[in-house]
Amino acid sequence: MNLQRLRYFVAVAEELHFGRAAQRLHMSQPPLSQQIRLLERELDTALFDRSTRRVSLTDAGSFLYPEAVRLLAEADSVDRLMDQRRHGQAGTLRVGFVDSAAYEVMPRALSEYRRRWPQVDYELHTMSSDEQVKALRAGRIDLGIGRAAADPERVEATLVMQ
Amino acid sequence: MNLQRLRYFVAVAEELHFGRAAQRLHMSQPPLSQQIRLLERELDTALFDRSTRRVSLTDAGSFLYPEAVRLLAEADSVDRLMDQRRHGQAGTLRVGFVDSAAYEVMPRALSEYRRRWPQVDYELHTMSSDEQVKALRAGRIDLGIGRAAADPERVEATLVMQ
DNA sequence: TAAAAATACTCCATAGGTATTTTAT
DNA sequence: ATAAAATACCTATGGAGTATTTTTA
Repeated sequence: MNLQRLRYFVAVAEELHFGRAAQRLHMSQPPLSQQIRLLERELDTALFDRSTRRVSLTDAGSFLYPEAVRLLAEADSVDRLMDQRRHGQAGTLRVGFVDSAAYEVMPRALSEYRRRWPQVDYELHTMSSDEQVKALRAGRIDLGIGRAAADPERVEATLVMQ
Repeated sequence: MNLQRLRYFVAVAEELHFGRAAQRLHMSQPPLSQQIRLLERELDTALFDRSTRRVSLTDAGSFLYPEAVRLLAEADSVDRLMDQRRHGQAGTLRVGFVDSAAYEVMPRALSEYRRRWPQVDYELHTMSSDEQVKALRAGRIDLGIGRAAADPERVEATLVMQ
């Protein structure tokens, strides 16, 4: 199975016209005909009934069409997810926070965060400010919300609330 | 996205060793390394941390792995379905059902079904009603038998038993 | 007879091979 | 010192192009 050929199949199934499908795929008609033939041979099944005047789906073609659309959509979704990850819009954010932040800071921050980055999951860990610094250093969390004065070495800090 | 490369990725992810993965894929090691590099470039993301002594998945690789396995399984399932069709089974009906239907509803339905459509094969999958709705939407099953009230969006429901 | 698919061929990109080098333990 | 990945280079398969022929409404 080959996603490229499946895309070709879907284009022809939707256009029911090799010339127009080829245009839509930005290629010429003969290689498209060939690829469809190869797909048919691979599956050992006719997918289209064709004359020079009329192209129509066979039963097998009608069966394959929604499956192909679905599979292609899922493949695209994998691509998209990887892309989002790469751009920091997906993944898991590990947060450490002190108990006292649980009542005001965290709820506000989390709802705003989810609004802006809906694809990102998060883990919440309660820990003291000192533990947060250690966990940050060790790479066990990505972000800490605590009371500690910033430790100057390799921990970046921002004032959130006073 | 290209299923071939994804298969290569899965092999390396499972072996964590380019040489063994290449063997398993019946190819030599250098082109496998190349294809993995090309996949990484295509996704613009490192999938493996590698030294000459140790290969391990990056976060992105760990994320991709189950997605890849799933996508490949679905592609294979499309192949299999087409193959079954071709062999004169008019098709396959994929049914999801809740365990509680196993005692009365399913046996009756199946024997009647087989009587009326002897050419059609079926696959049975036990799953909760919620999972059935998801699976229907995703096109992994054709029919669900559950207790759920019908989800109004794009799921058609009929009362079978009360 | 004309629109459209199939066929015939050419070309080039790329997947895969072998030989070798680099690297880290 | 050695196992294993990377690199360099080569080959050949096959995907895509153009030109042409065949087919049928």
